Amino acid sequence: MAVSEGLAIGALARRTGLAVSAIRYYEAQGLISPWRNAGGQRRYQRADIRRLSFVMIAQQFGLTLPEIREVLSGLPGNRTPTPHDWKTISEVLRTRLDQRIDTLMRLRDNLDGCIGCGCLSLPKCKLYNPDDRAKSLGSGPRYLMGDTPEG
Amino acid sequence: MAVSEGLAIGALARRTGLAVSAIRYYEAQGLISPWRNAGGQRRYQRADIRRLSFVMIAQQFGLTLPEIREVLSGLPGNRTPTPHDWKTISEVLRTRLDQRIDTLMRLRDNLDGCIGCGCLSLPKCKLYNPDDRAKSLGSGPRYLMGDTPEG
DNA sequence: CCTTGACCTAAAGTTAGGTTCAGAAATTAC
DNA sequence: GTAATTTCTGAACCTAACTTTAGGTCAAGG
Repeated sequence: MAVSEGLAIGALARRTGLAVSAIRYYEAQGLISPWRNAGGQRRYQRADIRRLSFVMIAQQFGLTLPEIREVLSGLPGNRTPTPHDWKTISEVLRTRLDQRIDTLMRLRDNLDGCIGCGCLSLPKCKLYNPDDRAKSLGSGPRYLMGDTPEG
Repeated sequence: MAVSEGLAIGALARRTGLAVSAIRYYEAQGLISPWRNAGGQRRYQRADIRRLSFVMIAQQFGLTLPEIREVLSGLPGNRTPTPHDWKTISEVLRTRLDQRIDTLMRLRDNLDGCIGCGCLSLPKCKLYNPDDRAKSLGSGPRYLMGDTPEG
């Protein structure tokens, strides 16, 4: 019952609501680094609960695990993160979120324009190749709603 | 050179910017239904250019292919969709988009609250289990930032 | 000591949304 | 009438983010 024996993976799973398998997966992705006890089992700090919670929140904001790892690298490695540390890296999320909201609102404006004119045609309608997740549609130009650029 | 021989899949691909493989995949998912010519090749109507464009726009709005199929089922099956038809189903997208923007803005407000108080702890901080994409985090309650419900 | 439950690793399976490949048949171009 | 393109099908492969499985090991209770 020595102090700071750390949390076992099952305890961490219960505290965060994550699956044990997910926590091991995050370790493989470099998001969390437990130490091992004499028997080879993973042991976690209490601060890791917060770390995983941050991972979950960041995922809701649409960050990928590599991106989250990048953001987390802003935390101090040599000591337990303070509230101020968390505040600092949360601001990265805030920026991301602002951008996403902005993009979606522009998308909405464009859709409104298209509904308004009833044409749904391009290039008048700006719903083509928005810069949001253009990559998610593959690369190269896209000509939407039936009109090629030349008409 | 008879009229209405329809578009070959390659032509449709060039008009939409989609890959031929993607168009065939969408057919397998029930998003588009070409007919076949004497030789067994797919032939498309010009209206299908618009249909696929709608698919691409809807994807940017975060709809899954099954959801898009559902929305497209609102189009008339027996005739070429009119601008009014497109306007009608576009309003479904508008609603979806409004919801997403709303969710993200609430998420931002919550994050602001957490940054403001510097605590990042729950249940004070509302960044837990937001209704946005809860399913994307798996099922069941999640207790974030280090606090179990009972304290 | 012995059992039960938690934990270990590595590999394979899962879902979404596609892409790539192989080999054959249809179309188009010259 | 060839040659070059396109298209066809079905199956395998791809990424992200995990889960599941198989076969064993560790830890805690009685």
